Amino acid sequence: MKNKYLLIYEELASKIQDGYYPARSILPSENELTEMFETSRETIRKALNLLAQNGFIQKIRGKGSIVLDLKKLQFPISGLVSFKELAGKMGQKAETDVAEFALAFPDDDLMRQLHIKGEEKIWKVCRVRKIEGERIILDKDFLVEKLVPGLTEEICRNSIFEYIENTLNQKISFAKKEFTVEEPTEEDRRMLDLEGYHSVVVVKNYIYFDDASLFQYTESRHRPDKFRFVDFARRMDMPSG
Amino acid sequence: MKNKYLLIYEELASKIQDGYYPARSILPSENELTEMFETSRETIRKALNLLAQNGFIQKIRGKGSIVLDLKKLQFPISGLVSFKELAGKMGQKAETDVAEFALAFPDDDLMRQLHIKGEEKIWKVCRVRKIEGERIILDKDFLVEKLVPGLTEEICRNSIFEYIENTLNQKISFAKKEFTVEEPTEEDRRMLDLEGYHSVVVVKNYIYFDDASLFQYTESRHRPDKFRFVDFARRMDMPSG
DNA sequence: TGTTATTTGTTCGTATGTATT
DNA sequence: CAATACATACGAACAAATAAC
Repeated sequence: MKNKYLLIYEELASKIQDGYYPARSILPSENELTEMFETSRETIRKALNLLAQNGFIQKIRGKGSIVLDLKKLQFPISGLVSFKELAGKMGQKAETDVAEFALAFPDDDLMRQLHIKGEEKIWKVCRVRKIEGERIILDKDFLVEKLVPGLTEEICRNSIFEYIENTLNQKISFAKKEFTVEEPTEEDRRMLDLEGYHSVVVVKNYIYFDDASLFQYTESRHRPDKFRFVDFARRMDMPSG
Repeated sequence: MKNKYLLIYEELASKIQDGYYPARSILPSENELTEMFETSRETIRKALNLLAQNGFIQKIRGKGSIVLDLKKLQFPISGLVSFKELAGKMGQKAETDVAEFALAFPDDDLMRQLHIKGEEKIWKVCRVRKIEGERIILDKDFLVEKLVPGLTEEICRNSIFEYIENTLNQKISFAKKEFTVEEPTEEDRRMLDLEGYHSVVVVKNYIYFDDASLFQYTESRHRPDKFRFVDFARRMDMPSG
């Protein structure tokens, strides 16, 4: 029994995705929803604002909440999603090979990236993501051992995120991502099926816990033809509560 | 006199950027801020949640709001920003050439992209963005004339966004962006200084007004070495007010 | 054109719960 | 245990935009 507004958000979101509330239609008013869910208007508004932030609806004052049409196509590398979560949504045929798994001291570059001292040991994980048999993505993860103890190769084959959230019971909170396009390195060429492509899309990911501690730096190197990123952006004002 | 929480957000945000509240320090408590700004706690919380959503702070229950360190580097192609706004922040040396400017009927593809009928006339604008003299970005804009009347070549040389927001007084609300990497077309090769690069980063942008009407479709084609995208993502739960 | 009802936006007050110090 | 600080929830009032008549 908690987070009533999140439950309402999820119910409305799934009703929108199921087409119960179709695109371009108008949701019941806040007062109607207040009665329907037997709660307060404030709680309904939190749920609606979440829907708006995530691109499900557009709220218009004096009019109502219009259901948007964006979520359909929008399959996400957007937001904070692990490869396993993604693979599930895309419909399988995805595999992961662990190419390297080691616990070591960081070099200078890594010390800068993770804001740590040289004594802190670091997990180095290198994984190759295969889609329909082709080696498409090279993931290089670096995790602070003190913050993520007990990692195993088996866990890496499955999902590091899942381990952190479910077993360590740590809350992953936010991430900064940076996208660039670079020349393939020798390692990229060796580890991926580049098929004549002469560039890779590099996603650098800095991942933080709930308490604002940086625990992971990931470099994800994608074959360019298989890379796609969808983003939903609102122009600074955000209905927020 | 309006939007008290936005004013507070802006004041706190600029104090964070100025270093008045340095990274890793803790903001005054919600109750303290309530007194400082002579307002209610709910209003302070809205401002703080905006700061959290935009990556300025991390709120930790029982502890306080920690100032984050992310905004420094994070110069934005992120969010909804026009080239002119960007160029200003990056420090000039940016120019725009208008290569094509026409009012015409849409072809089938465009009718699909903009969800319109064939009778609706469309502005077609093709612009080349130069940075330090090199032709780096090819912007192809398609705008619904009915929604954006009175466009001129001069406006395109300056900023279409500025015209829409300041002259037409329309509120641009949200956009869906899609990033891919493609082979350069013959047009890309002709219009840009590709310097031997064999790919372009394509950003497809669907831009909407406040009332959820789609008014613009933009395809922005970047030379890969000059492209960089920074994103700040929170993992689904969002303190939201 | 103008008035009224509806609907969302903002602010304030209060109360309870939970985690940290 | 107590004090502090954030999270959630409910209620109420008024403002502002829209729609309908």
